[in-house]
Amino acid sequence: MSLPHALLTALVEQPGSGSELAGRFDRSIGYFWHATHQQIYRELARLEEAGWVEALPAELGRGRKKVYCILSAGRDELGRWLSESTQPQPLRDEMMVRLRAAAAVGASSSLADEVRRRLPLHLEKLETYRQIEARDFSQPPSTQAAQLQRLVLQAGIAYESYWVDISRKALEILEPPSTGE
Amino acid sequence: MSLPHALLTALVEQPGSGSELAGRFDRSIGYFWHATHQQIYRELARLEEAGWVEALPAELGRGRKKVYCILSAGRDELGRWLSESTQPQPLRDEMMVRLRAAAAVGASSSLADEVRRRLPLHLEKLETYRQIEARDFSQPPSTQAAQLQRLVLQAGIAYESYWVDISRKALEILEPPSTGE
DNA sequence: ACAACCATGTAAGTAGTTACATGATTTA
DNA sequence: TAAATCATGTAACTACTTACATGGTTGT
Repeated sequence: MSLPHALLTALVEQPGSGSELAGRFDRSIGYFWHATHQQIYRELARLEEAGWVEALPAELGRGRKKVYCILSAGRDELGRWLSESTQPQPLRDEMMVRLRAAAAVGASSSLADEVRRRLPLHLEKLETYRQIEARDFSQPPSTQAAQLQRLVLQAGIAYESYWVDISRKALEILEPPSTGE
Repeated sequence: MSLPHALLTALVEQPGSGSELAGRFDRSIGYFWHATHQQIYRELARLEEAGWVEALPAELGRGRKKVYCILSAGRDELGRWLSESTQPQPLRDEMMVRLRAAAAVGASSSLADEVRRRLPLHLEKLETYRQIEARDFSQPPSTQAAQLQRLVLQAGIAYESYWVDISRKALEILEPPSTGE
């Protein structure tokens, strides 16, 4: 479970409120670890209780922004977590199960429709990542931090390219030689 | 959530008991949708209650094998599910969060250790998939079902290759120019 | 002042994990 | 006949999702 540490990382980069963090999760960190705003608020409360972050005492009351800052204990925790050992997460993807199911019971034309519908979504995300890379890394990065950030972005690019490739191959199988339906 | 349909797919291919299915999940379907035996037993009970599978009335009593067979309602359900529309699952990987965290707080040498430790695991799995492909698809598959099975296997190969590549690039950043720790 | 929206949060339910329990079968 | 193992299951917990609620702010 990486949500607390994803939030700590985001707060190291920049303090922020729950809604600001939710926005960042839709744009950058969330490309690699998605979270809803409910998860984020709950987790921020836990992080505060653990003494890893603190809420700046801005305006009070419900419905007012609460900006969180990372504390040194939070940085320490992030460092500790970085040194933990974990297993590679096994691939878990519904589309793979669907393709195997189609192999078992026969492909329906609607599965081809579904793959065709999803292909442009992957192409769009790929384009987004490529634009970010062109914008932020037009020069080869020199610091280790920038190199790591670029690596993560390149991993996103490779991941979407992977899906574009699989989708196209799936369509070749599901579509053209009038074998569908 | 794909577990019930992963199980239905497995039972279309071949009837089996909970423990046999758990074994298959460790070998084939589970490469793409992992499940523990507890999940499998619970889900099989649900599938039976839904009328999608039935337990063959073999030996009774606790501790005896209970072989499940798919029913026609189960096949229908699988077909219905194949035509459902779903969103692409966003990438969610802990290592990506770690790499970003390392960019934010500075890389520790133990993160390089961790990447180095995981690289051979990906290489092994890659080798396993390639052996399965060489064994099962020495001839180009002719049926659509076999083509789909091969596609899924190739997706597994591409996925592990992706991780091998990321791991090596991460090590180049984390390791050599004496920037670690 | 009323509507629309924003930020925070609660509640309930589902999926998945980890630890443990029980009966049957096999093996020493 | 005792120990080890196998097959099935229960219990408790954590993570995540979906739907909804509440108070504050902003625009008309």
